[in-house]
Parts: sequence; structure tokens; C-alpha cells
Amino acid sequence: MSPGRFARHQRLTRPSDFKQVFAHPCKSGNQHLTLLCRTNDKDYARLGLAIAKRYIRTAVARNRIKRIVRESFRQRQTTLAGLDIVVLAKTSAAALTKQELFLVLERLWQGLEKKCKDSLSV
RNA sequence: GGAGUCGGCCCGAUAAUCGCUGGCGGGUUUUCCCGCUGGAGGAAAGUCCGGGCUCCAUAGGGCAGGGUGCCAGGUAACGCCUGGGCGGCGUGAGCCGACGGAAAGUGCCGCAGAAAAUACACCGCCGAUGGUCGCAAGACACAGGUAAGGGUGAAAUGGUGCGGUAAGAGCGCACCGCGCCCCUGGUAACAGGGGUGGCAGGGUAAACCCCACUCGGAGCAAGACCAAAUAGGGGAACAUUGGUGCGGCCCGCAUCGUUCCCGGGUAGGUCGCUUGAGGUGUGUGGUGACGCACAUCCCAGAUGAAUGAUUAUCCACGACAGAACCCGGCUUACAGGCCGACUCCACCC
Repeated sequence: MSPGRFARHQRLTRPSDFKQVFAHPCKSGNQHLTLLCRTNDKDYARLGLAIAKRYIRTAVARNRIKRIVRESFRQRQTTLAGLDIVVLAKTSAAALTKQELFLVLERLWQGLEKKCKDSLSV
């Protein structure tokens, strides 16, 4: 297991934090998930989740996706340092298995690293 | 053994590692770190009822409106539960029922049918006296009588039988049903028995309605507290014989400065927030729901929102589904497993 913690300060908690990300995002995503991203002035990454009831109907499915995203983020956080990330789920995400979700997320994190880190941090 | 009924319980297990979060203790007692310990459900769901709690309203009463609706009990309360009654279903264990009032009034009753409620009778049945024909028996037609039979319908003005009659009819009688009165049992719903009346005129109250009982409104984003930045409000003091405007000038009025205080209150934060109509055990009262007594336990409390991930082993290979102020119910969803009581059928003795 790769080490790493996921403490409170590593989460986006305030509405204003979310607004900042939504305002000028660098996007990455596929048919299951969408990731929005923006640099912050800190030396660690922060994660916010926006799993809408509209798309994912049952609370159980929403919780499942949140937990898996958090776990995946926790393992990858060192390479994502300096970014604020918001994860949005689409309807099809509920149908994926655990393993599929982890795979999908891994690819998306890589995409973000390449795409966003350089272009935005200038 | 098979089929079934009712009630209760479980909801993968174990280990290791890495995480999240409440509480307690400690450390550099600020967000940080360490240790110990707790961390979703039977429905947490739908938000359909009832209550606690909070704020608002309220002299008292009535009307309107909503809800409930066999009886008794349980409960904080209920539209819930228990026991009983009545009706229906099932061979049975059992299950189901908005189950008060239709002679208080109003409305409605498709299609079919003559007629759906004041019977104005379609096919029928009878047809005396009188009329026509006939010697007569009788035939024909009419006035009229009738509701037994046929047919329609979910439903047709009590049912069966006998008497009765021109044919019929509660017209009369017997039994059943129905209404009323009395007696007996039962707290009561109701049941049983006796007497009497006379056939009284359909259904629908989840149609209006009547009767009885009952109900104030909004909800934890309730509500309470702390409180930046910025803008603005009120007050005090100081500084000025200060500046600017009105004015020819003085007086006067308006406005501008600094400091402090006050109240409202946004972002944000804290409380409400989990010890409760609580759980477990024993005893005890009660057919039971449930009550009482004693002992014992503390059992989620998050706030972008915690209970997860990985690996290994095993099996029945895991359904529906995630607390958000808290309880009591109801309803809906659901793969499977365990236990107990009982019923029916088959077999053995």
C-alpha cells in the first residue's frame, strides 16, 4: 500500500473553494466521471466531491463512489500536490465495479498531471 | 417425509496492513502527533399518521374546515397494538374487513330492460255482469282484474309451503327473515329465549349529509449564542473662536476630522446533538398488548457530510439498501439462512 493520509485540510469544505474550481477549471474526464482542476497556493492537493442525487439515485451508490474516489486520491495525492480537484459523477459510474472505478480514476489522475499542472501553474 | 400457517432472530466470518471519524488520556495541551476505545438498518427508505422538543399565536365560546368511525383495554399519543363481537374466505392452523346512520333531507344508479323507485306492466294469466255469434257447450272482442310464470339486469317492492281465487296477491296461516317490547348471560359490542306487530316498499354515505369523538400554526435550514471585513445607523468626548456652503458681515443652520461606546447583523463558528416514553436480566400482575419493582449497561453523532480499501483463508458466493433532532407506528423494497409453536396429507407402530 502506498502511504498517505487524508486529513480535513485536504478537502474542499467551503462553497467558495468549490466556486473557485468551477470558475476556471481545467477539465479531464470520460463517460463515467468528470474531473475539474485548478492550482492552489499550497504544497498539497485538495479534493472535493460533487456526486449529484440527480445522476446517482441511491445513497448507497453515492457513498460507494465517494469512498473509492477518496481512497484512490489518498494513494495518488503526492503526485497531484498543488492542485484543487473536484470530481463529478455521471449516471453510468454507478454501474462500474470497484476494480473498474480504480482503473478509470488512475487514468484520469495521470491525465490531470500532464494537462493541468504545467498549463495552469505558470 | 411432503404441503402450509403464525411468531421470533440473523444479514458473510476470521486475521493482517493502510486510512476516516466521536469520546477518554497523554505529548510542544493552536489546527498537529501518540495510545486506548466506540462507529448504520430491519427497513436507516417513503414522509403517510401520532408524540416529545423549539419558536410563533392564543380570555372564553361558536361557525367553517380536516381526521377518525363495532366494543373493551393498552399507550405520551395514534389512523397503531391486544383481546372480544359480527360478517366473509379456508378441510384446518389461521387470514381478511372505513364494520355508526339509508322511515331527517337531497342527489346519483351506465348498458340491457315495459319499468331503476310514486310501478303509468313488455310477453303473459284471468276475464264475472253486459255485447256479438251459436240450439247448447263454448268462441271472439272490449271494459276491467292480476303480478304466479317468462325475459333484462349487479339489483325488480321479503323467502318456502299450504290454504284461497276467475286468475292472482301477506289476502289468510305455519316456519324463516324484519321492526318493536320483555327476560337471561356479558363491563360492552353482541348472543340466546319469549311475546307482539304486520309486510312496512332496492342500492349507494371511499356522494352531499346526520350523529359521536377529536384537531391552533410552523418545523432542527426549528431555535439560542459568539461574531470578522466592508458599508451604513445612534450616542459621547476631544479638537477647534478650524475649513467649506447659504450670506455683504455677525448670529444661526448644514457638512467635513480623530478617539471611544452602543445596538442590529452578513461570511464564518459554537450550541441544539444524543441518557432516551433507552437497552439487557430477574421477579411480579395481566388471556394479551402492556404495567410495576429491583439490578445492571452507556450502545453512531458526521456537517461537502465518517464506518472504507487491499491481501489471505473458508462457506450457503452475499438481497433490498446508508443515520442527519429524537422516539412510537404504518406502508413499500428484499437473495437467503436459523429457531420455536401449530395445522393438513401420507407412511410406520
